[in-house]
Amino acid sequence: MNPIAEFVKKRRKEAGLTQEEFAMRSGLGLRFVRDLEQGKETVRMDKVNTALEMFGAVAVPGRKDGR
Amino acid sequence: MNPIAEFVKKRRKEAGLTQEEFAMRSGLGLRFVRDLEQGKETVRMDKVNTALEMFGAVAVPGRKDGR
DNA sequence: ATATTATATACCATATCGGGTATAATGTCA
DNA sequence: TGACATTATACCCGATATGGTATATAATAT
Repeated sequence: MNPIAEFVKKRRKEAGLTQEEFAMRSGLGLRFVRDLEQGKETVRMDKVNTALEMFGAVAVPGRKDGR
Repeated sequence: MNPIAEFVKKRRKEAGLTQEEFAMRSGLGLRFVRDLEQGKETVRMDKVNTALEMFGAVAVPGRKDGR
């Protein structure tokens, strides 16, 4: 699983939201939220950032191992 | 400019590569490389990661301010 | 200023993402 | 076990990103 997918899934659950609720609140489509959390590689960056911004984050370059 | 665009541009120049050379080596299209470095938001994450991986990086969730 | 190289912008074609919906699979709890 | 909620997978279709190419602009050097 990629770091962004894990991050979103983890944070969403911590917030006590279902994928559907999260999709609603973020303005993203449910299908996209599912794809994202599933680790789909070909998602669009702007949508990814919309999701991340729900938790005050954005996509940045980082080391593969996350260190 | 977004952090990923800046990162790629900076690293590419440090490596002494033109956009064209970088596109060749990474297998990405020249047009994509240009769009990415220009900060286009709607690029695809898989391509973004292909570019980042040229420098041993991947997209990860990070704070907006980069701290 | 001119020549050369690098980067930016525009157009067209094809591939594919995203939304919506339906269905299947998985998880959770009494 | 069954009932319910949540998540995963599949389909269609409209919108758009990507690649290729050509052209314009910018930067660099002589």
